[in-house]
Amino acid sequence: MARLPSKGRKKIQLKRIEIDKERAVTLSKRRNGIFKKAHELATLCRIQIAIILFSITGKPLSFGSPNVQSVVCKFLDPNQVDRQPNDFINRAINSNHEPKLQDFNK
Amino acid sequence: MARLPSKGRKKIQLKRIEIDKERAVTLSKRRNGIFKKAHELATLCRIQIAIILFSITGKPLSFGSPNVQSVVCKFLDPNQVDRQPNDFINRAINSNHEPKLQDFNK
DNA sequence: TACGCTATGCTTAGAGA
DNA sequence: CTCTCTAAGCATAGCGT
Repeated sequence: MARLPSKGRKKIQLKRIEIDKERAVTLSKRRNGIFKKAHELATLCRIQIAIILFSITGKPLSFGSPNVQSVVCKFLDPNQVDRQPNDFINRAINSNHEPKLQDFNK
Repeated sequence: MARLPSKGRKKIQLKRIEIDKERAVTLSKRRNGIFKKAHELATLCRIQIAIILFSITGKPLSFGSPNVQSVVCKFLDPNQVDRQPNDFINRAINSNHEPKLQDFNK
């Protein structure tokens, strides 16, 4: 117990956290935060959303509303038309329905 | 100008926003917020992350670090092994590497 | 790894342009 | 749709457990 006055949030730099444990804790906390935000957004606006990420150890983690598969599949094949798998994959790779991706990725 | 004192944030209910315009504005604001959070997380923890969502009008919007395709492809095929396309698709559909999805989706 | 705590930084509802 | 502005709700760094 006996809490020191130096608690509370501090500003952090937007760059890779070098301390392994600290980075893992931040990932865990923020991952939950983003998933929560996504759930809120899906609820408030009734939209479909999916988030896929890989943890520091390479473990895949995801969130989807209503579920990851339906959103990803719809994204890969917006017309929901059955087609040849090779074409399916290629269209996914070459899809250009990402109007703002470039901006966000700088 | 001449601003009234009644500004500032109010608490909102976690349910679908019924007013069309308000829902669209909230989606726009929060979408930007989530994409920013994802970018921060990718930077702070140096992980791969992708977000896919469909706007109210059904328009696909996405964010990815380093890009959506690589994350989705890695998610669909974690072993990065070339295989028959049909098997590729089926494995994606039936993938079960979503340990916490159920919890978040309630 | 997760959880509890709390001061603070961050996000955003609401209103206007 | 985007942007600004403010106040206040919310997320979270840093710490301990």
